[in-house]
Amino acid sequence: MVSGMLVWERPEPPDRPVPAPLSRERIVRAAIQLADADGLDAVSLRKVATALDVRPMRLYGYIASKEELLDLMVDAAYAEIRPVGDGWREVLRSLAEATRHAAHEHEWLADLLGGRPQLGPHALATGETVVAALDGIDVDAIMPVVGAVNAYVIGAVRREIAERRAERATGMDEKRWQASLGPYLKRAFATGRFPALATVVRDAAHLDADHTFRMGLDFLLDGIEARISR
Amino acid sequence: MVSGMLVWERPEPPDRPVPAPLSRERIVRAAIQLADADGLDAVSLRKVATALDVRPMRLYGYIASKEELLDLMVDAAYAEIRPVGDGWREVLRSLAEATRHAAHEHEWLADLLGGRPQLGPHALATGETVVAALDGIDVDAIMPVVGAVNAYVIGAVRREIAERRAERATGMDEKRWQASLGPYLKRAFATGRFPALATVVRDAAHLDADHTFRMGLDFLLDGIEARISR
DNA sequence: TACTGAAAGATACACTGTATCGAATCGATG
DNA sequence: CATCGATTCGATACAGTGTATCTTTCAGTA
Repeated sequence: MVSGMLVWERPEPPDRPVPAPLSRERIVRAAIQLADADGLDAVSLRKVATALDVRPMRLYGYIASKEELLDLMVDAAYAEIRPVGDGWREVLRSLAEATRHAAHEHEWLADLLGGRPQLGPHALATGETVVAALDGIDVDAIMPVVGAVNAYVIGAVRREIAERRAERATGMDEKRWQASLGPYLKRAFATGRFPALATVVRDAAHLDADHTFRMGLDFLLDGIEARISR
Repeated sequence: MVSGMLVWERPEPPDRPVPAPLSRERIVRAAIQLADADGLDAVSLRKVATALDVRPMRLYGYIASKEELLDLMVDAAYAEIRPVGDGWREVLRSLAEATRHAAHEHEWLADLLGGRPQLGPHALATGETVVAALDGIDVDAIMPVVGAVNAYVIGAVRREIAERRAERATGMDEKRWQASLGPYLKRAFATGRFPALATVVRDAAHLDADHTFRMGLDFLLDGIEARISR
């Protein structure tokens, strides 16, 4: 018996999210939500299952391992990376900026990018768009060029996100960051073992993340342009 | 009583590695050994402790968390990254090659590079060497230039190691790799959704990893050279 | 209706990083 | 020298992980 009350007085059970038919898409969406909110460490099969009102082992009907789930997450992120523009240079720049933008919205992407070969449909579609925009170029140069831009973006985005996290970890604002890391570096430089580094850190203008990213990207695109039109 | 035998007949106990005084260096060396042998997932505080004939919690006298251990591992790897050469271009190229070389010897480095800011003494020393070699250059350009090269290296190395692992996972040799991934891509291309990609994969020369890395690096260094001497 | 196959899910296992707390050690003091 | 207090150390415990296994359930067929 459910309770002492008669049916008439007893409230209906709270309508749990009806165990909607599962799908990879729903699973991946739930995982991404968790990762967006609390980082990649917050993505566990148990938590994903709970979010979907399902028992953990159920997920193994849709994925073979957690790694596959991460692959699906990355491919879902690639769905948002849609390079546009006229000419190879604009498209490559757009690819870079769009990837960076995606990593800003999904910081966990920085942890995953480049970690495994990306062969999902959306990643392939992104590749297709980019390669199609380079059709004037020597066919043997296309993959190296795209690969180089991708490599730069992956590395740059990783470092940028890593720095952002470190700042956040020391207390959210730049003041505390300076107060926490500054002294350490001060002491390190005070040893006199890193004179050149100390000079640069002291004297050079400190570019913000946007400019730093674009500057490195310009180096690369300039170099590509020089080799391509030769 | 230890056993029924008299001392005289009883063999001495096998000389366990004497619980030598612990140190960060010993801990890190043990962790690196594990990671070199079986990958980063094989590095657990319990396994490291066991390798040192010590109980796990003992390690927390030397490190505050596993993350710190990973930081120490990366810094230890930086000790092997010693760029050399005459002139900024050679030194930057050397930095890139040395980093790549280190990641080849310690594949786990690819998982860690760029994941957190590197401020250990060896990483700073590497930075010092590089920055010192760029002293002719506009001080405001130095950090962006070094950062761009580092970003490229991190991304390129990650992708290279990821590919290497994927190949290994399908059965060690290139034949099986072609047999496993080839058909998948064949089918993907057969859908006609990636015509440009398919054309390039079919027609282009496939560079080996060394050439691919150097080609991308040359793009970048060329672009840097153009901006610097201006 | 009985039986068989497949699907679903609870349970279990081996392992993780690390908080906690009791025991042991050591220095200082009566 | 004895005793006490503080400090260090490490065994135990906890809450979590990915996933193998095995039991249960149920649909479809004979």
